[in-house]
Amino acid sequence: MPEPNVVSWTSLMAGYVDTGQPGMALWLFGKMPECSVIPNEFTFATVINACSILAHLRTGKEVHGLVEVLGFQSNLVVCSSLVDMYGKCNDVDNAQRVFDSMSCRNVVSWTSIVCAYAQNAQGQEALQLFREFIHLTSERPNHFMLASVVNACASLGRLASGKVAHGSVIRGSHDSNDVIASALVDMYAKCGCVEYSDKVFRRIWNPTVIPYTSMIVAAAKYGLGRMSLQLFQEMIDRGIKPNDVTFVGVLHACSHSGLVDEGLQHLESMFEKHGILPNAKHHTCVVDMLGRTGRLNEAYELAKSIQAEPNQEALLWGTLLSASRLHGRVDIAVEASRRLIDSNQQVAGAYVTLSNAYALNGEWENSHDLRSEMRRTGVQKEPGCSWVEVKDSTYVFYAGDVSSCARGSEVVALLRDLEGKMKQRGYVGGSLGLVFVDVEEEAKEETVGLHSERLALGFALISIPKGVIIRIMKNLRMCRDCHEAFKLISEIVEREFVVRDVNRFHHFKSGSCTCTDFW
DNA sequence: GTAGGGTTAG
Repeated sequence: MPEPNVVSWTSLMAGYVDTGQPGMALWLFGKMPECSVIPNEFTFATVINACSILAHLRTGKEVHGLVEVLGFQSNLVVCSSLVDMYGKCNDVDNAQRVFDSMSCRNVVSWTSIVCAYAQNAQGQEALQLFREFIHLTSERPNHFMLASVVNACASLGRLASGKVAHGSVIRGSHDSNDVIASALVDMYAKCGCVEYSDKVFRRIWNPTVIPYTSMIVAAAKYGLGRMSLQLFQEMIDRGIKPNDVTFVGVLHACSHSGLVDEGLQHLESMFEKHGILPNAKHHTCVVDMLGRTGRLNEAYELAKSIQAEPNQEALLWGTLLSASRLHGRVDIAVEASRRLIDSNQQVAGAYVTLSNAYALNGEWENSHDLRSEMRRTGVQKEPGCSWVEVKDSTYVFYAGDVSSCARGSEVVALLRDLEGKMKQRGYVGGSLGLVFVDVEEEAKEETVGLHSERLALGFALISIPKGVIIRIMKNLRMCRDCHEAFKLISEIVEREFVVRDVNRFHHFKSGSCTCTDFW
Protein backbone atom coordinates (compact mmCIF):
# COMPACT_ATOMS: atom_id res chain seq x y z
CA MET A 1 0.00 0.00 0.00
CA PRO A 2 1.52 3.34 -0.97
CA GLU A 3 -0.12 5.17 1.91
CA PRO A 4 -1.61 2.91 4.58
CA ASN A 5 -4.10 4.84 6.68
CA VAL A 6 -5.19 4.37 10.27
CA VAL A 7 -7.60 1.61 9.21
CA SER A 8 -4.84 -0.31 7.44
CA TRP A 9 -2.55 -0.01 10.47
CA THR A 10 -5.28 -1.05 12.88
CA SER A 11 -6.35 -3.99 10.70
CA LEU A 12 -2.82 -5.33 10.63
CA MET A 13 -2.44 -4.90 14.39
CA ALA A 14 -5.78 -6.63 15.02
CA GLY A 15 -4.60 -9.45 12.76
CA TYR A 16 -1.50 -9.93 14.89
CA VAL A 17 -3.57 -9.93 18.08
CA ASP A 18 -5.98 -12.48 16.59
CA THR A 19 -3.17 -14.81 15.61
CA GLY A 20 -1.53 -14.78 19.00
CA GLN A 21 1.20 -12.20 18.32
CA PRO A 22 0.21 -9.25 20.52
CA GLY A 23 3.88 -8.18 20.78
CA MET A 24 3.90 -7.49 17.05
CA ALA A 25 0.79 -5.33 17.42
CA LEU A 26 2.60 -3.24 20.05
CA TRP A 27 5.67 -2.97 17.85
CA LEU A 28 3.53 -1.68 14.98
CA PHE A 29 1.86 0.81 17.29
CA GLY A 30 5.29 2.21 18.10
CA LYS A 31 6.00 2.64 14.38
CA MET A 32 2.84 4.63 13.63
CA PRO A 33 4.25 8.09 14.51
CA GLU A 34 7.10 7.61 12.02
CA CYS A 35 4.49 7.43 9.28
CA SER A 36 2.48 10.33 10.72
CA VAL A 37 -0.61 8.22 11.22
CA ILE A 38 -2.66 9.21 14.27
CA PRO A 39 -4.29 6.35 16.21
CA ASN A 40 -8.05 6.50 16.78
CA GLU A 41 -10.43 4.67 19.15
CA PHE A 42 -10.23 1.46 17.10
CA THR A 43 -6.44 1.49 17.28
CA PHE A 44 -6.47 2.10 21.02
CA ALA A 45 -8.95 -0.69 21.73
CA THR A 46 -6.75 -3.08 19.73
CA VAL A 47 -3.48 -2.00 21.35
CA ILE A 48 -4.92 -2.04 24.86
CA ASN A 49 -6.17 -5.55 24.19
CA ALA A 50 -2.61 -6.51 23.23
CA CYS A 51 -1.38 -5.14 26.58
CA SER A 52 -4.07 -7.19 28.39
CA ILE A 53 -2.95 -10.39 26.71
CA LEU A 54 0.69 -9.71 27.57
CA ALA A 55 -0.26 -8.35 31.02
CA HIS A 56 2.19 -5.48 30.39
CA LEU A 57 1.08 -2.94 32.98
CA ARG A 58 3.73 -0.38 32.13
CA THR A 59 2.96 -0.36 28.42
CA GLY A 60 -0.73 -0.32 29.26
CA LYS A 61 -0.30 2.76 31.39
CA GLU A 62 1.65 4.51 28.63
CA VAL A 63 -1.11 3.76 26.15
CA HIS A 64 -3.65 4.99 28.70
CA GLY A 65 -1.69 8.27 28.85
CA LEU A 66 -1.95 8.62 25.08
CA VAL A 67 -5.69 7.91 25.27
CA GLU A 68 -6.03 10.93 27.58
CA VAL A 69 -3.77 13.14 25.46
CA LEU A 70 -5.64 12.38 22.24
CA GLY A 71 -9.02 12.77 23.91
CA PHE A 72 -10.50 9.27 23.79
CA GLN A 73 -11.04 9.05 27.53
CA SER A 74 -14.81 9.04 27.24
CA ASN A 75 -15.05 6.40 24.53
CA LEU A 76 -17.04 3.39 25.75
CA VAL A 77 -15.03 0.70 23.96
CA VAL A 78 -11.63 2.22 24.80
CA CYS A 79 -12.57 2.53 28.46
CA SER A 80 -13.93 -1.00 28.63
CA SER A 81 -10.69 -2.31 27.20
CA LEU A 82 -8.75 -0.22 29.75
CA VAL A 83 -10.80 -1.69 32.61
CA ASP A 84 -10.06 -5.16 31.28
CA MET A 85 -6.37 -4.37 30.79
CA TYR A 86 -5.92 -3.13 34.36
CA GLY A 87 -7.77 -6.18 35.63
CA LYS A 88 -5.56 -8.57 33.66
CA CYS A 89 -2.48 -6.70 34.95
CA ASN A 90 -3.68 -7.19 38.55
CA ASP A 91 -4.21 -3.45 39.07
CA VAL A 92 -7.79 -3.52 40.32
CA ASP A 93 -7.62 0.01 41.74
CA ASN A 94 -6.97 1.52 38.33
CA ALA A 95 -9.60 -0.72 36.75
CA GLN A 96 -12.11 0.68 39.25
CA ARG A 97 -10.84 4.24 38.65
CA VAL A 98 -11.41 4.00 34.90
CA PHE A 99 -14.79 2.33 35.45
CA ASP A 100 -15.85 5.14 37.83
CA SER A 101 -14.84 7.77 35.28
CA MET A 102 -17.15 6.36 32.62
CA SER A 103 -20.30 8.35 31.93
CA CYS A 104 -21.76 5.59 29.81
CA ARG A 105 -21.45 1.86 30.51
CA ASN A 106 -22.82 -1.29 28.95
CA VAL A 107 -22.81 -4.99 29.82
CA VAL A 108 -19.26 -5.33 28.45
CA SER A 109 -17.86 -2.64 30.75
CA TRP A 110 -19.72 -4.15 33.71
CA THR A 111 -18.39 -7.61 32.83
CA SER A 112 -14.86 -6.24 32.62
CA ILE A 113 -15.00 -4.78 36.11
CA VAL A 114 -16.73 -7.83 37.64
CA CYS A 115 -14.10 -10.01 36.00
CA ALA A 116 -11.28 -7.75 37.24
CA TYR A 117 -12.35 -8.37 40.83
CA ALA A 118 -13.14 -12.05 40.32
CA GLN A 119 -9.72 -12.74 38.79
CA ASN A 120 -7.88 -10.86 41.52
CA ALA A 121 -9.18 -12.83 44.48
CA GLN A 122 -11.83 -10.25 45.40
CA GLY A 123 -14.92 -12.33 44.78
CA GLN A 124 -16.97 -10.46 47.36
CA GLU A 125 -16.52 -7.19 45.47
CA ALA A 126 -17.23 -8.94 42.18
CA LEU A 127 -20.57 -10.19 43.51
CA GLN A 128 -21.41 -6.77 44.95
CA LEU A 129 -20.79 -5.18 41.53
CA PHE A 130 -22.95 -7.82 39.90
CA ARG A 131 -25.78 -6.89 42.29
CA GLU A 132 -25.31 -3.23 41.33
CA PHE A 133 -25.43 -4.19 37.67
CA ILE A 134 -28.76 -5.98 38.22
CA HIS A 135 -30.24 -3.10 40.21
CA LEU A 136 -28.89 -0.12 38.28
CA THR A 137 -29.27 -1.28 34.70
CA SER A 138 -32.11 -2.89 32.85
CA GLU A 139 -29.78 -5.22 31.01
CA ARG A 140 -29.95 -8.98 31.47
CA PRO A 141 -26.67 -10.63 32.42
CA ASN A 142 -25.30 -12.48 29.39
CA HIS A 143 -23.07 -15.55 29.25
CA PHE A 144 -19.86 -13.52 29.60
CA MET A 145 -21.11 -11.86 32.76
CA LEU A 146 -22.45 -15.07 34.25
CA ALA A 147 -19.21 -16.96 33.65
CA SER A 148 -17.39 -14.31 35.68
CA VAL A 149 -20.00 -14.41 38.43
CA VAL A 150 -19.82 -18.20 38.71
CA ASN A 151 -16.04 -17.84 38.86
CA ALA A 152 -16.39 -15.35 41.74
CA CYS A 153 -18.67 -17.77 43.64
CA ALA A 154 -16.13 -20.55 43.08
CA SER A 155 -13.25 -18.47 44.41
CA LEU A 156 -15.29 -17.63 47.50
CA GLY A 157 -16.53 -21.19 47.99
CA ARG A 158 -20.03 -19.77 48.28
CA LEU A 159 -22.41 -22.56 47.40
CA ALA A 160 -25.60 -20.56 47.97
CA SER A 161 -24.55 -17.74 45.64
CA GLY A 162 -23.21 -20.28 43.17
CA LYS A 163 -26.57 -22.04 43.01
CA VAL A 164 -28.35 -18.74 42.49
CA ALA A 165 -25.94 -17.89 39.67
CA HIS A 166 -26.63 -21.33 38.21
CA GLY A 167 -30.35 -20.53 38.38
CA SER A 168 -29.67 -17.35 36.44
CA VAL A 169 -27.69 -19.35 33.87
CA ILE A 170 -30.60 -21.75 33.37
CA ARG A 171 -33.24 -19.02 33.16
CA GLY A 172 -31.15 -17.20 30.58
CA SER A 173 -30.78 -20.49 28.63
CA HIS A 174 -27.01 -20.34 28.89
CA ASP A 175 -26.66 -23.83 30.36
CA SER A 176 -25.53 -25.34 27.09
CA ASN A 177 -22.61 -22.92 26.93
CA ASP A 178 -19.35 -24.81 27.23
CA VAL A 179 -17.49 -22.03 29.06
CA ILE A 180 -20.24 -21.58 31.65
CA ALA A 181 -20.49 -25.33 32.15
CA SER A 182 -16.76 -25.50 32.89
CA ALA A 183 -17.11 -22.67 35.39
CA LEU A 184 -20.05 -24.49 37.05
CA VAL A 185 -18.14 -27.78 37.26
CA ASP A 186 -15.32 -25.93 38.97
CA MET A 187 -17.63 -23.92 41.22
CA TYR A 188 -19.52 -26.95 42.56
CA ALA A 189 -16.26 -28.78 43.24
CA LYS A 190 -14.83 -25.81 45.14
CA CYS A 191 -18.09 -25.47 47.08
CA GLY A 192 -18.05 -29.07 48.27
CA CYS A 193 -20.53 -30.65 45.82
CA VAL A 194 -18.54 -32.80 43.44
CA GLU A 195 -21.71 -34.77 42.61
CA TYR A 196 -23.17 -31.61 41.10
CA SER A 197 -19.94 -31.02 39.18
CA ASP A 198 -20.40 -34.46 37.70
CA LYS A 199 -24.04 -33.77 36.82
CA VAL A 200 -23.18 -30.53 35.05
CA PHE A 201 -20.25 -32.17 33.29
CA ARG A 202 -22.32 -35.08 32.00
CA ARG A 203 -24.80 -32.67 30.44
CA ILE A 204 -22.14 -31.10 28.24
CA TRP A 205 -22.78 -32.40 24.75
CA ASN A 206 -19.23 -32.31 23.37
CA PRO A 207 -16.83 -31.39 26.15
CA THR A 208 -13.53 -29.81 25.09
CA VAL A 209 -10.27 -30.09 26.94
CA ILE A 210 -11.23 -27.42 29.48
CA PRO A 211 -14.43 -28.98 30.91
CA TYR A 212 -12.62 -32.34 30.95
CA THR A 213 -9.75 -30.75 32.87
CA SER A 214 -12.16 -29.04 35.30
CA MET A 215 -13.80 -32.39 36.02
CA ILE A 216 -10.47 -34.22 36.37
CA VAL A 217 -9.35 -31.61 38.90
CA ALA A 218 -12.73 -31.69 40.66
CA ALA A 219 -12.54 -35.47 41.18
CA ALA A 220 -8.89 -35.21 42.26
CA LYS A 221 -9.78 -32.71 44.99
CA TYR A 222 -12.14 -35.31 46.51
CA GLY A 223 -9.58 -38.09 46.48
CA LEU A 224 -11.33 -39.77 43.55
CA GLY A 225 -8.05 -40.42 41.77
CA ARG A 226 -9.33 -43.41 39.80
CA MET A 227 -12.21 -41.33 38.51
CA SER A 228 -9.79 -38.62 37.39
CA LEU A 229 -7.70 -41.18 35.50
CA GLN A 230 -10.81 -42.69 33.89
CA LEU A 231 -11.89 -39.23 32.74
CA PHE A 232 -8.43 -38.65 31.32
CA GLN A 233 -8.55 -41.93 29.41
CA GLU A 234 -12.06 -41.16 28.19
CA MET A 235 -10.93 -37.83 26.79
CA ILE A 236 -7.94 -39.39 25.04
CA ASP A 237 -10.22 -42.06 23.56
CA ARG A 238 -12.47 -39.31 22.23
CA GLY A 239 -9.52 -37.72 20.47
CA ILE A 240 -9.38 -34.65 22.72
CA LYS A 241 -5.84 -33.36 23.16
CA PRO A 242 -4.81 -32.76 26.78
CA ASN A 243 -2.88 -29.59 27.64
CA ASP A 244 -0.40 -28.73 30.39
CA VAL A 245 -3.20 -27.92 32.84
CA THR A 246 -4.80 -31.32 32.25
CA PHE A 247 -1.57 -32.96 33.34
CA VAL A 248 -1.40 -30.84 36.48
CA GLY A 249 -4.85 -32.26 37.28
CA VAL A 250 -3.85 -35.85 36.48
CA LEU A 251 -0.66 -35.68 38.57
CA HIS A 252 -2.53 -33.96 41.39
CA ALA A 253 -5.06 -36.81 41.30
CA CYS A 254 -2.34 -39.48 41.44
CA SER A 255 -0.61 -37.69 44.29
CA HIS A 256 -3.74 -37.43 46.42
CA SER A 257 -4.79 -41.03 45.86
CA GLY A 258 -1.43 -42.71 46.36
CA LEU A 259 -1.23 -43.74 42.68
CA VAL A 260 2.52 -43.21 42.45
CA ASP A 261 3.34 -45.62 39.65
CA GLU A 262 0.52 -44.30 37.50
CA GLY A 263 1.65 -40.75 38.24
CA LEU A 264 5.22 -41.41 37.19
CA GLN A 265 3.98 -43.10 34.03
CA HIS A 266 1.85 -40.08 33.19
CA LEU A 267 4.79 -37.76 33.79
CA GLU A 268 6.82 -39.78 31.33
CA SER A 269 4.06 -39.96 28.74
CA MET A 270 3.51 -36.21 28.81
CA PHE A 271 6.25 -35.41 26.37
CA GLU A 272 6.60 -38.80 24.70
CA LYS A 273 2.94 -39.30 23.82
CA HIS A 274 1.50 -35.79 23.98
CA GLY A 275 4.40 -33.47 23.23
CA ILE A 276 3.97 -31.42 26.41
CA LEU A 277 7.14 -30.55 28.31
CA PRO A 278 6.70 -30.92 32.09
CA ASN A 279 7.12 -27.56 33.89
CA ALA A 280 7.65 -26.57 37.54
CA LYS A 281 3.98 -27.12 38.39
CA HIS A 282 4.09 -30.70 37.15
CA HIS A 283 7.29 -31.35 39.02
CA THR A 284 5.79 -29.89 42.19
CA CYS A 285 2.95 -32.41 41.90
CA VAL A 286 5.49 -35.19 41.52
CA VAL A 287 7.51 -33.95 44.52
CA ASP A 288 4.25 -33.99 46.47
CA MET A 289 3.41 -37.47 45.21
CA LEU A 290 6.78 -38.92 46.19
CA GLY A 291 6.81 -36.98 49.45
CA ARG A 292 3.41 -38.21 50.61
CA THR A 293 4.42 -41.83 50.23
CA GLY A 294 7.63 -41.28 52.16
CA ARG A 295 10.02 -41.28 49.20
CA LEU A 296 11.58 -38.12 50.63
CA ASN A 297 15.08 -38.58 49.23
CA GLU A 298 13.80 -38.86 45.69
CA ALA A 299 11.48 -35.90 46.23
CA TYR A 300 14.36 -33.83 47.61
CA GLU A 301 16.68 -34.68 44.71
CA LEU A 302 13.95 -33.81 42.23
CA ALA A 303 13.21 -30.49 43.98
CA LYS A 304 16.88 -29.50 43.89
CA SER A 305 17.08 -30.18 40.17
CA ILE A 306 14.19 -27.88 39.23
CA GLN A 307 14.66 -24.35 37.92
CA ALA A 308 11.64 -22.15 38.56
CA GLU A 309 10.38 -18.61 39.11
CA PRO A 310 10.46 -17.41 42.74
CA ASN A 311 6.72 -17.93 43.31
CA GLN A 312 6.80 -21.40 41.83
CA GLU A 313 9.89 -22.21 43.85
CA ALA A 314 8.10 -21.25 47.03
CA LEU A 315 5.33 -23.72 46.17
CA LEU A 316 7.88 -26.39 45.37
CA TRP A 317 9.77 -26.05 48.66
CA GLY A 318 6.56 -25.57 50.61
CA THR A 319 5.40 -28.90 49.21
CA LEU A 320 8.60 -30.63 50.21
CA LEU A 321 8.46 -29.02 53.65
CA SER A 322 4.96 -30.43 54.31
CA ALA A 323 6.07 -33.87 53.22
CA SER A 324 9.18 -33.75 55.41
CA ARG A 325 7.08 -32.79 58.39
CA LEU A 326 4.60 -35.57 57.66
CA HIS A 327 7.36 -38.15 57.68
CA GLY A 328 9.51 -36.59 60.38
CA ARG A 329 12.45 -35.81 58.10
CA VAL A 330 13.79 -32.84 60.05
CA ASP A 331 16.93 -32.64 57.90
CA ILE A 332 14.94 -31.92 54.75
CA ALA A 333 12.41 -29.76 56.61
CA VAL A 334 15.26 -27.52 57.80
CA GLU A 335 16.58 -27.10 54.27
CA ALA A 336 13.15 -26.48 52.74
CA SER A 337 12.23 -23.91 55.44
CA ARG A 338 15.57 -22.19 55.01
CA ARG A 339 14.89 -21.73 51.31
CA LEU A 340 11.43 -20.32 52.01
CA ILE A 341 12.57 -18.00 54.80
CA ASP A 342 15.60 -16.78 52.80
CA SER A 343 13.40 -15.98 49.82
CA ASN A 344 11.05 -14.10 52.15
CA GLN A 345 8.09 -16.18 51.03
CA GLN A 346 5.55 -17.98 53.23
CA VAL A 347 7.75 -17.22 56.20
CA ALA A 348 5.12 -17.72 58.90
CA GLY A 349 4.00 -21.04 57.44
CA ALA A 350 7.60 -22.21 57.15
CA TYR A 351 8.28 -21.40 60.84
CA VAL A 352 5.16 -23.23 62.01
CA THR A 353 5.74 -26.31 59.90
CA LEU A 354 9.41 -26.55 60.84
CA SER A 355 8.51 -26.14 64.49
CA ASN A 356 5.99 -28.98 64.12
CA ALA A 357 8.58 -31.13 62.37
CA TYR A 358 10.95 -30.67 65.31
CA ALA A 359 8.14 -31.53 67.71
CA LEU A 360 7.29 -34.66 65.78
CA ASN A 361 10.91 -35.71 66.06
CA GLY A 362 10.97 -35.10 69.80
CA GLU A 363 13.23 -32.04 69.49
CA TRP A 364 11.10 -29.95 71.81
CA GLU A 365 13.73 -27.34 72.49
CA ASN A 366 14.18 -26.50 68.82
CA SER A 367 10.45 -26.46 68.39
CA HIS A 368 9.95 -23.99 71.26
CA ASP A 369 12.90 -21.87 70.12
CA LEU A 370 11.23 -21.35 66.77
CA ARG A 371 7.95 -20.37 68.42
CA SER A 372 9.85 -17.89 70.60
CA GLU A 373 11.62 -16.56 67.53
CA MET A 374 8.23 -16.00 65.91
CA ARG A 375 6.97 -14.10 68.96
CA ARG A 376 10.18 -12.06 69.11
CA THR A 377 10.11 -11.05 65.46
CA GLY A 378 6.36 -10.61 65.36
CA VAL A 379 5.84 -13.17 62.62
CA GLN A 380 2.27 -14.34 62.79
CA LYS A 381 0.61 -17.20 61.00
CA GLU A 382 -2.86 -16.33 59.84
CA PRO A 383 -5.01 -19.23 60.98
CA GLY A 384 -6.78 -21.24 58.32
CA CYS A 385 -10.49 -21.76 58.67
CA SER A 386 -13.34 -23.85 57.38
CA TRP A 387 -16.87 -22.73 56.89
CA VAL A 388 -20.22 -24.25 56.41
CA GLU A 389 -23.28 -22.88 54.71
CA VAL A 390 -26.71 -24.24 55.34
CA LYS A 391 -29.55 -22.29 53.93
CA ASP A 392 -28.87 -18.68 54.85
CA SER A 393 -26.35 -19.31 57.61
CA THR A 394 -22.61 -19.51 57.42
CA TYR A 395 -20.60 -21.08 60.21
CA VAL A 396 -16.87 -20.47 60.38
CA PHE A 397 -14.53 -22.94 62.07
CA TYR A 398 -11.04 -22.32 63.39
CA ALA A 399 -8.87 -25.22 64.49
CA GLY A 400 -8.68 -25.70 68.22
CA ASP A 401 -10.95 -22.81 69.15
CA VAL A 402 -13.84 -24.30 71.13
CA SER A 403 -14.51 -21.50 73.56
CA SER A 404 -15.93 -18.97 71.13
CA CYS A 405 -18.22 -21.58 69.67
CA ALA A 406 -21.92 -21.19 70.39
CA ARG A 407 -22.68 -24.88 69.96
CA GLY A 408 -19.17 -26.18 70.54
CA SER A 409 -20.13 -29.13 72.69
CA GLU A 410 -22.58 -30.34 70.06
CA VAL A 411 -19.92 -30.14 67.40
CA VAL A 412 -17.44 -31.98 69.58
CA ALA A 413 -20.04 -34.70 70.09
CA LEU A 414 -20.58 -34.89 66.34
CA LEU A 415 -16.89 -35.21 65.69
CA ARG A 416 -16.56 -38.00 68.25
CA ASP A 417 -19.49 -39.78 66.63
CA LEU A 418 -17.92 -39.32 63.22
CA GLU A 419 -14.61 -40.61 64.45
CA GLY A 420 -16.23 -43.75 65.83
CA LYS A 421 -18.04 -44.39 62.55
CA MET A 422 -14.90 -43.86 60.56
CA LYS A 423 -13.10 -46.43 62.65
CA GLN A 424 -16.00 -48.85 62.26
CA ARG A 425 -15.69 -48.49 58.52
CA GLY A 426 -12.00 -49.20 58.65
CA TYR A 427 -10.46 -45.74 58.53
CA VAL A 428 -6.90 -46.37 59.61
CA GLY A 429 -5.51 -42.87 59.48
CA GLY A 430 -5.02 -40.26 62.17
CA SER A 431 -7.66 -39.52 64.69
CA LEU A 432 -10.17 -36.71 64.59
CA GLY A 433 -9.60 -36.25 68.30
CA LEU A 434 -6.14 -34.96 67.53
CA VAL A 435 -7.50 -31.59 66.68
CA PHE A 436 -8.42 -31.10 70.31
CA VAL A 437 -4.87 -31.19 71.59
CA ASP A 438 -1.79 -29.02 71.44
CA VAL A 439 0.59 -29.20 68.56
CA GLU A 440 3.13 -31.01 70.69
CA GLU A 441 0.62 -33.55 71.93
CA GLU A 442 -0.57 -34.01 68.40
CA ALA A 443 2.93 -34.63 67.18
CA LYS A 444 3.57 -37.22 69.86
CA GLU A 445 0.47 -39.15 69.02
CA GLU A 446 0.39 -38.90 65.29
CA THR A 447 0.85 -42.05 63.29
CA VAL A 448 2.32 -41.65 59.88
CA GLY A 449 1.23 -43.58 56.85
CA LEU A 450 0.19 -43.19 53.27
CA HIS A 451 -3.40 -42.30 54.01
CA SER A 452 -2.97 -40.93 57.47
CA GLU A 453 -3.81 -37.36 56.64
CA ARG A 454 -5.92 -36.08 59.48
CA LEU A 455 -9.22 -34.48 59.11
CA ALA A 456 -8.25 -31.15 60.47
CA LEU A 457 -11.61 -30.04 61.68
CA GLY A 458 -11.65 -27.07 63.93
CA PHE A 459 -14.68 -25.62 65.56
CA ALA A 460 -15.88 -22.28 66.71
CA LEU A 461 -19.09 -21.31 65.18
CA ILE A 462 -19.85 -17.78 64.20
CA SER A 463 -23.43 -17.76 63.24
CA ILE A 464 -24.95 -15.35 60.83
CA PRO A 465 -28.65 -15.50 61.71
CA LYS A 466 -31.42 -17.45 60.03
CA GLY A 467 -31.69 -21.13 59.39
CA VAL A 468 -29.45 -23.99 60.27
CA ILE A 469 -26.26 -25.22 58.70
CA ILE A 470 -23.54 -27.25 57.64
CA ARG A 471 -20.85 -27.91 55.15
CA ILE A 472 -17.49 -28.84 56.53
CA MET A 473 -14.67 -28.60 54.06
CA LYS A 474 -11.56 -26.79 53.04
CA ASN A 475 -9.56 -28.09 55.98
CA LEU A 476 -10.78 -31.54 55.17
CA ARG A 477 -7.62 -32.96 53.70
CA MET A 478 -8.92 -34.87 50.74
CA CYS A 479 -7.72 -38.37 50.21
CA ARG A 480 -9.48 -41.61 49.39
CA ASP A 481 -10.67 -42.22 52.92
CA CYS A 482 -11.68 -38.66 53.41
CA HIS A 483 -14.24 -38.88 50.67
CA GLU A 484 -15.98 -41.53 52.71
CA ALA A 485 -15.63 -39.30 55.76
CA PHE A 486 -17.15 -36.47 53.85
CA LYS A 487 -20.26 -38.50 53.15
CA LEU A 488 -20.43 -39.46 56.80
CA ILE A 489 -20.29 -35.87 57.88
CA SER A 490 -23.20 -35.10 55.60
CA GLU A 491 -25.20 -37.98 57.07
CA ILE A 492 -24.58 -36.93 60.64
CA VAL A 493 -25.15 -33.31 59.97
CA GLU A 494 -28.35 -33.99 58.13
CA ARG A 495 -29.63 -36.12 60.97
CA GLU A 496 -28.60 -33.74 63.72
CA PHE A 497 -29.51 -30.49 62.13
CA VAL A 498 -32.44 -31.59 59.97
CA VAL A 499 -31.01 -30.12 56.83
CA ARG A 500 -32.91 -30.64 53.63
CA ASP A 501 -31.33 -30.09 50.29
CA VAL A 502 -33.97 -28.25 48.34
CA ASN A 503 -31.83 -26.85 45.59
CA ARG A 504 -31.54 -29.61 43.08
CA PHE A 505 -31.12 -28.42 39.53
CA HIS A 506 -34.58 -29.15 38.20
CA HIS A 507 -36.07 -26.82 40.79
CA PHE A 508 -34.49 -23.93 39.02
CA LYS A 509 -35.98 -25.09 35.76
CA SER A 510 -39.45 -25.73 37.10
CA GLY A 511 -39.49 -22.28 38.65
CA SER A 512 -40.08 -23.56 42.16
CA CYS A 513 -36.84 -22.06 43.39
CA THR A 514 -37.39 -18.71 45.00
CA CYS A 515 -33.82 -17.58 44.60
CA THR A 516 -34.67 -15.28 41.72
CA ASP A 517 -34.77 -12.19 43.89
CA PHE A 518 -31.63 -13.02 45.76
CA TRP A 519 -29.52 -10.39 44.06
C1' DG B 1 -10.30 -1.86 11.79
C1' DT B 2 -12.32 -1.99 18.37
C1' DA B 3 -13.80 -4.03 24.33
C1' DG B 4 -15.89 -8.85 28.14
C1' DG B 5 -16.16 -15.40 30.04
C1' DG B 6 -14.00 -21.31 31.88
C1' DT B 7 -9.39 -25.48 33.87
C1' DT B 8 -3.42 -25.13 37.09
C1' DA B 9 0.82 -27.78 42.24
C1' DG B 10 2.05 -27.47 48.93
